[in-house]
Amino acid sequence: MSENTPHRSLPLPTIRRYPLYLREIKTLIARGETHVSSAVLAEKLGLDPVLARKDLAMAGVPGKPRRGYPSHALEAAIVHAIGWDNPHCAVLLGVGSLGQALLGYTGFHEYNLSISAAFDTDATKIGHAFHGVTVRPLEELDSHVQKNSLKLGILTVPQTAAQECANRLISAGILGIWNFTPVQLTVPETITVQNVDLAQSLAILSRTITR
Amino acid sequence: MSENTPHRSLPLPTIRRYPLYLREIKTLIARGETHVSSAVLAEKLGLDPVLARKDLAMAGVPGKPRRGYPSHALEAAIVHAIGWDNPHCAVLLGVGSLGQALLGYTGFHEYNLSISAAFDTDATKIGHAFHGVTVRPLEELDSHVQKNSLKLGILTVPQTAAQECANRLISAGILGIWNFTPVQLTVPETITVQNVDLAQSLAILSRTITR
DNA sequence: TAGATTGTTAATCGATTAACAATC
DNA sequence: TAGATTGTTAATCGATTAACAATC
Repeated sequence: MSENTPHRSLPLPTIRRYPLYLREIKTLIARGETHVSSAVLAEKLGLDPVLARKDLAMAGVPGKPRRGYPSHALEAAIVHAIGWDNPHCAVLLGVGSLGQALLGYTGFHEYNLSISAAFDTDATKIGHAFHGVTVRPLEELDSHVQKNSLKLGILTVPQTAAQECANRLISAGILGIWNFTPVQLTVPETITVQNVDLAQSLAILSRTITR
Repeated sequence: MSENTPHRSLPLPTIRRYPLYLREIKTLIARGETHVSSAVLAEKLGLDPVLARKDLAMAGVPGKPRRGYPSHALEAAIVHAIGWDNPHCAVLLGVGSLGQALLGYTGFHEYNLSISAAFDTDATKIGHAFHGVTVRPLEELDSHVQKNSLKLGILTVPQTAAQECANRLISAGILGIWNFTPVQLTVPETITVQNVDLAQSLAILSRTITR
């Protein structure tokens, strides 16, 4: 098909690669490049050029033979495909060491993401601000999520509280959960969960360095 | 093949799932279960039972029909397959906010991993200890890695320093790099890199919550 | 024994890669 | 025009799923 509209459904591997393309495209734009070719991007990312071409084609911006893809339009299309063109707010549950680190992470604004509120059950933390975000009692989660129509929850609670907190996020109206706990969450089909599990990548590393 | 020996090469998806199985197996062992079935593990992890059976079979521990796999032997085999049965030391490069968070993370010992030293170029940090690990000047990296035969490097430096620091790790003798920077590293084939890139999982979440 | 569960072989599926046509 | 690059269709590959035999 030769339509210009981006596809409704994209392969998950493609979506996961989009942020990688995006960084390279931004670098090239900063250098003044008006067009970028799939070959150049593939080379920088260590991908097969055909794979890059397919990925880019799915963004819906037609490229021009001999010139490549218009860099600004391609950037915009990829940003749009991964929903980074309009700002998102997230709530964070669990202000332990990891939660605090995420609250202090300054890089999220690059993805148009900000953490609008943090919640915890620890009375000694409530009311205290970490990196400018005040910790609130978990009881206020529902009203905060609903009042601001928030759709994303970041889960950095202890393992024992993970499923219970996920349930609360879901019943509050959250659609996506960024799960930093090692707990396998049980959620309805309509909820998207992305697990960030260091053990999984470490397994690959420790296996290879031991042989 | 019906040999007992674990395979030399395992599919990467299988290796990535091993830590997940491991957690469930440990839980079941803690409950006193002497045997675990692939069906139970699959159910807990939301996987197809056949997939679990294949994954477990590759660990090399034969299961018994009607009973399942002997839990302790299976645990040991998986731990061995991912190299978690003997302790690893890693060096960490870049003691910024993320580096400090990782230094303070107490969960690595579960994977038999410890961070033996941290390096930075910032003179105000050198000599200072973070969570019990003293920051050393980058010049000492080589001798420390070689003296202790270290194989794993954790990269938490600023983007601009990432490739240069990776090069130093490699020339010091490191075999695996846990790359927490968003830089696409160029390394020899013999070096294993695992990228931890929050943008990639966020892309999936932000895409789904915007439609 | 009967039946649950493992183990194995074949089929399916999706993603990647290859081949080649289209086009600026 | 010639040729580099995109776009598309077909082939390959690897992982997952299905079907069924083996076994305690």
